[in-house]
Amino acid sequence: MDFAFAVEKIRKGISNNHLVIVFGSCEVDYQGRAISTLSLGKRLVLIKGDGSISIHQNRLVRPANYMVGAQMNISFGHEQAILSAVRLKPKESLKVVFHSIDSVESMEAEEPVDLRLSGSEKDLNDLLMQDLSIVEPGLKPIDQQKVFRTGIADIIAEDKEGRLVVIELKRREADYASVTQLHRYMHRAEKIRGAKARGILLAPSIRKNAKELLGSLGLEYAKLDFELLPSSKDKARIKGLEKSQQTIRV
Amino acid sequence: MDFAFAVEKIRKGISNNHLVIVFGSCEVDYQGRAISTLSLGKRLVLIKGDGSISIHQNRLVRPANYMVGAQMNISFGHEQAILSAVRLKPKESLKVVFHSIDSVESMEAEEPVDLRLSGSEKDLNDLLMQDLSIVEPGLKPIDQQKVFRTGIADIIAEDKEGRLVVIELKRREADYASVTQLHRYMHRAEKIRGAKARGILLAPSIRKNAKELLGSLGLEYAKLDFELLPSSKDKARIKGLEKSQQTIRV
DNA sequence: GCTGGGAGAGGCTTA
DNA sequence: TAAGCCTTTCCCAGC
Repeated sequence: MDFAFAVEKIRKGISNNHLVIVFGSCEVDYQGRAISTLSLGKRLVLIKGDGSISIHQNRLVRPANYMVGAQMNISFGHEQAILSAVRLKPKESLKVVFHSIDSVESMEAEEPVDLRLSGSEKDLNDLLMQDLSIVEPGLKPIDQQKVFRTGIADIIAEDKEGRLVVIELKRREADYASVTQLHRYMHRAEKIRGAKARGILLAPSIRKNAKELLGSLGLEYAKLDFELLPSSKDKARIKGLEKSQQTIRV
Repeated sequence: MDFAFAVEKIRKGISNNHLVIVFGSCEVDYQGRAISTLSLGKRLVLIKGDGSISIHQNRLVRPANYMVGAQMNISFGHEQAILSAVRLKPKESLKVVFHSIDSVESMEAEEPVDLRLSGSEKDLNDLLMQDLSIVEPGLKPIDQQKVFRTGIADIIAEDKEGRLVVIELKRREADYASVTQLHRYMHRAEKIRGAKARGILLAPSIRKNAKELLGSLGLEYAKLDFELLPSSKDKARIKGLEKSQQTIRV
């Protein structure tokens, strides 16, 4: 494909905020948060209307190189065409040197952003807030996404003995980070209230080591069994909750 | 574009492990780790030779929908063509219903995987292991990527007083997780050695709250100043290291 | 296969 | 803008 023609098409596509797809032989250099080079090879370059660019190889979902919020520019000579993308904050630059361009497609692809998703943590959170007795009889909701100085607790509640309960919710297996998160919030809640609080981690499963840590910190874990529902009023359903034996806080 | 022709081209591309690019009007349904639906709109579908598929809109680097390691299948009728991708573990399925197909490109894009990257955490780790005196005079390397029961410590060293030093290295701003990681390893090292150990967090910067936590856990922080070098023998250079005042462990 | 953790993480939400 | 954190995180290396 002729560089002059290809470059003109790409340039027009970019200025119209089109979705521009370029397939060709290129080298790629990136400098910014790291430095990387990709030697000559056939690749797909995707330029989007919001200033994001990604270079894809024929493997993996993630691009080999990419950039968001970039200012794009393309020029060419006899031997090559150069697409450069720059960004100021953080300072980054991406240079795609095309040795040949096989095809260019530029298309208008405006559309409403309307991915409907069920099964996010937020969905589960909303469900639980409707009825916390699933977690424990007599548990009353006080707050959700409660902002502490040390982070944001998913759910704050009060148990039937009047103790403050901090709940951390995970839609997938809980790990070390989940446990330390919860611990931070519980610690903070105790400091504010000036009284012992409880911390409960709710997740479909938890890693063995993380559970050990959780126990040693005096936190509780309950297995959360849920199913996803196709986008309707309720996006998920909590099927049940199985508490592991009470851990005693030391 | 005629469905029969388009579908045949896609089918052939998939079976040849080509990089297949389809642009068209489609709806997308995903069921697996979540459930999502994307209503009718113009999108780009990328099918790769390793069984990954992604559906891109004209914004963001990340795809609206995607799947890796999928088995792909495509069929068509009068009104629509359906591309379905399935995966067994975890059980996932992705269905792309095309109402129209504007273009299909299928290209061979085999190439060596050769992204050369400078400035990864590993690069910095290697550099530090060459000369730990940058961190502190008399500091001697003992091990790197040391596997503990509770995780993997970046660097283990011994200071001039013979105390064990656990070092956690971050290539970017350190946060809560960085601190708790280091704390876990230090705690573990002490348990194994039966003696007090030190923990040093090395990072270009650290969040205010994370630094507070670090201090309260008796850990140390040192600001790591480094620059990236274009792929050469050395991939980075450590320009300096600035220790914050010693924190006293309580 | 599971586990731990890095990533140029991206991207969203709230303060 | 910064901080915090969720993500269908993806992806890789070790065991």
